[in-house]
Amino acid sequence: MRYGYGLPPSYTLIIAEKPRAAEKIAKALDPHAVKGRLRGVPYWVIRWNGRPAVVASAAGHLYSLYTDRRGWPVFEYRWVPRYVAEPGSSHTKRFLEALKVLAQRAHTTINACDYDIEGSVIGYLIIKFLLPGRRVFRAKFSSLTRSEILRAFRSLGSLDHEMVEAGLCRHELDWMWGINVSRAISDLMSDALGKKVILSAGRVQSPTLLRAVTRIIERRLFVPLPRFYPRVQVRVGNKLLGLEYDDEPFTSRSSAAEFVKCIREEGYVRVTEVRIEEKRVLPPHPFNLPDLQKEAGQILRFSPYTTQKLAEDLYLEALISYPRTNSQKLPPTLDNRGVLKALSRNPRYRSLIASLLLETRGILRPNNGPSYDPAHPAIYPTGEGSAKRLSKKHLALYDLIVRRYLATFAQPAVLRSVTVYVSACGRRFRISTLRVVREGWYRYYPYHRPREGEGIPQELLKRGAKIPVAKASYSIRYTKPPPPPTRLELLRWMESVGIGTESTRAEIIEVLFRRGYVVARSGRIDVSDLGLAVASLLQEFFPQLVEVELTRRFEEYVEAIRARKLRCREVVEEAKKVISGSLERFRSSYRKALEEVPSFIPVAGAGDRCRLCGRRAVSRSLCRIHLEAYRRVVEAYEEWRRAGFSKEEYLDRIRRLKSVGQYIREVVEALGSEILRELS
DNA sequence: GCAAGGTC
Ligand SMILES: [Zn+2]
Repeated sequence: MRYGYGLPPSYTLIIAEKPRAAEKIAKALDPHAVKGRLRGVPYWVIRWNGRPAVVASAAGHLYSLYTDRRGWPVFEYRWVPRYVAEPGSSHTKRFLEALKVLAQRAHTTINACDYDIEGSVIGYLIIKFLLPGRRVFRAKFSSLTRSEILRAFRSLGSLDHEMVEAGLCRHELDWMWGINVSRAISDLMSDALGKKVILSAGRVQSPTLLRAVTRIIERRLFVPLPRFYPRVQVRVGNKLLGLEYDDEPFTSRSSAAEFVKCIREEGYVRVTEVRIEEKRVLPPHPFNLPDLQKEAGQILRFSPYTTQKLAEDLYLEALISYPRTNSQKLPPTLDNRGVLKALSRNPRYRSLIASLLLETRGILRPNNGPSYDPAHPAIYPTGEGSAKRLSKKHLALYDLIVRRYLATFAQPAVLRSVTVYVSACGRRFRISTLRVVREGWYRYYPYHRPREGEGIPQELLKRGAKIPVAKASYSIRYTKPPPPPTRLELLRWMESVGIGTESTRAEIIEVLFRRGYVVARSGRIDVSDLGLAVASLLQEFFPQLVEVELTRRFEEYVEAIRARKLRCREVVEEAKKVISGSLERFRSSYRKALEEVPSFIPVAGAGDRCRLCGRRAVSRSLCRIHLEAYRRVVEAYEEWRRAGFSKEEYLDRIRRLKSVGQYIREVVEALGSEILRELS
């Protein structure tokens, strides 16, 4: 084997971000591409413009920032192969070794990683370490279709230095913040707890933790308030019909009773408005990952992380397109007819697809959404691969993706809603119903189909009509705390405030679990004492890191570096100053911070203890949080008193209501008589 | 060991 591995004596090396992309590039540039393997890693030998070339692949980041220094502050770091920094990632070693071999005879190299900031960094680091001194180009494509690849390779650019510098800088900033603050709080908690703990903090995970903590504290300190809702039934013919109250609730028993009395005396309600509306509901947008995670969460009860893992499997089986995308747009060049034809080989979809082709007369226009991704289109089924050997969960997710894809081409659904508003003693009630007039896309993707209601009697459909009252009363309901966070809710929050990426959000939520900051019981997230302590520490000593704004600043830096208005070195120097300053302040308040810990976590020998939980007491032998609960129980009574409750009745209800916050319940159960005295 | 970002 003269050239070894069947490689040409010299060639251009084209580097893709992942094997799937390498394959597409190779086949677009040369339909006769020949596949080879090195260390199990695929590559393709092609002829391109009459010359030999090899298309090889990374597997995402193959290098990582690393330091061998211990302790903090630490600002010395360098790029090393990822398998050095993270011994768990042995596959990166195989990819790197394959690239090392393929690099030897390359005279020229093309960074053909995804055309986004990370792709620029991934390719740059490989070229820097394995291909020094070669001629370098950057391929810039916005999708991996044949025509777009050909276009990009006809107009290769020079290496995008600005983009690379911006990307490297983002990595450094995250590293400096994350590693330093993680080490600082790990040391502190280890000292406080008397055992070694490894904790973490970062630009994305810490605001997410704070979000969960804030919600949980709100729930634990929640005192429900009484609200009174009128209940009215009217008589139409010989039928009784309940009205839905559509106005502000009453805040006292007496005002509600007075209102009921008024209605009874009046004896009728009057129809004030009849609203008949026909609404077109447009078909859904093609899936991006956040939408897929949301729908799979609500329809299939999958966690965002599960959905992502299953989608990655489907992608690797070639059943669906690349899933880690934010785009809601199908590629304009996608042969949808071909995909449908391939999909209808599956008996499960045959009749649906036949009806779709009929109703669209074969004109397949997707309802593309506004969300955009620089490197990948929306998720769609390829029609390739076999869905036969899939697990139940894989199959369920695949089915969701296929149906969503079909639905986006379908007709809008049409709903007809009738709402009758009636008024009684100056307050508004209503009765409404809904019918699906045209099924449209619900046929393909039925999960959003609304429940249809019963018809409304003719007598009510006349403005000014007087309808006799049959029954009137009121019921008491209590205000509700905000719902407990779920993984899906946290993910959607991260997306809405713009932190993390499609590839990282679900994983970062799992990090909060691994650190023991949060736990989940039947899907509902709860925060541990450790999570509360860490969130509070970060808020006090590293407030920038728990705020979403840090990401906005990073984005500004990245933009400025790309525009050459700033250089990475300046940004890093500035960040170093800020982080060093925070770390110094933390160091000088270390003893004070150490003393804060027992306010969150019961630890031995912490002096005066809370009588309810063993945390450090601040006053009246209560910890900070139980003292706050005590204050709120006392404060809330005023509203209950005005609603018509005695203080005994109040405490009794608080003991029994399920929505009462945990801290509130603990205080009332243990200190009922004390609170009763305070209320006098 | 700690981040966040890729992908297997
Ligand atoms: Zn306490």
